[in-house]
Amino acid sequence: MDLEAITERLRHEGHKVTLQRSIIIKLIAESQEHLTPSAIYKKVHELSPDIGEVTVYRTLNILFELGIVCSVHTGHNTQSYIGSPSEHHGHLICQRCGKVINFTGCDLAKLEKRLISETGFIIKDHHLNFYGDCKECSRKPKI
Amino acid sequence: MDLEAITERLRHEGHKVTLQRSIIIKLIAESQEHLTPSAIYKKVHELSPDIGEVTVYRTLNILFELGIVCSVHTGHNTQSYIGSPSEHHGHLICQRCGKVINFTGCDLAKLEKRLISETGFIIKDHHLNFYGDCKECSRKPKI
DNA sequence: ATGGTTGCAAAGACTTTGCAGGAGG
DNA sequence: CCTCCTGCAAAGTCTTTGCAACCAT
Repeated sequence: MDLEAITERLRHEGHKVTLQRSIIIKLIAESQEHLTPSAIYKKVHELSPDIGEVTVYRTLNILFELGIVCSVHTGHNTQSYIGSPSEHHGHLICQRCGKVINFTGCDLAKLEKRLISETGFIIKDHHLNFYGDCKECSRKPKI
Repeated sequence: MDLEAITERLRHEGHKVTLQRSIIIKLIAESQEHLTPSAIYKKVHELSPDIGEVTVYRTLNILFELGIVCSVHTGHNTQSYIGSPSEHHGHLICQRCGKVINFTGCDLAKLEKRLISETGFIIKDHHLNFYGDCKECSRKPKI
């Protein structure tokens, strides 16, 4: 989703498109990795020192509710956000350093079919997260 | 892993097996669901009011480092813990009424194998949620 | 105009740390 | 006995909320 579409979406849902929101959205849209709220704040604050951290949180909550960003809990008591990519993806999360790797191509069609016939659910979406130790962390000795 | 093995493991790693730890470990081992630290504290506190919440956190950190429990972020801003080698299960979550149905038998072995070879991750756990409308809700008219 | 937004400060929620007394091996 | 453990209180993070001024529409 490009910037135009996102801002249009915001307006359509009754939210105002402020300068602060534009800056935050641009940053997320142009970034390929998961960012924590405080990481977003730091970058945004460099570009425009008047933006407060509270505004970052509030903007992220709105974007999340609209499905414009997706959130992932990484194991360090914080969430990370990334712009929702067109292709559906899952996450590989390192429980030791909090790094998140995206992957695509999780073929759940068979399982989905089984669950639909067993439960009568209409399945619209799924979240698949794997947890473990990343390559680098698994080399380090356990604390 | 049974209680005996866990306490033996603790001792072997240089940790002491205190009454408090035994109670916490027993609770987790006997529970099939993911529990938040505060949920564990509440239950443990009923059994033995002298145990403090701090001890729950400290015990969970030790158990996690030893791989005796897995941590997963389920809810909002909190971790949940569950005994490690439990059967993996996923959730079917109705976005309209909030009902949750558990399921087992998500065969992700192939995908897991692919991810391990591609990323070098040591995968310890996964969390799979499907979102949609349950049978009952899908019959009702949309709001 | 007017109703959502912003930044600040403060509160709230969750988790960790410092310390003195206490229990396990 | 020595060391690690506990509970309390306090501090540390991360996130949300109340409020008066502000700005997009």
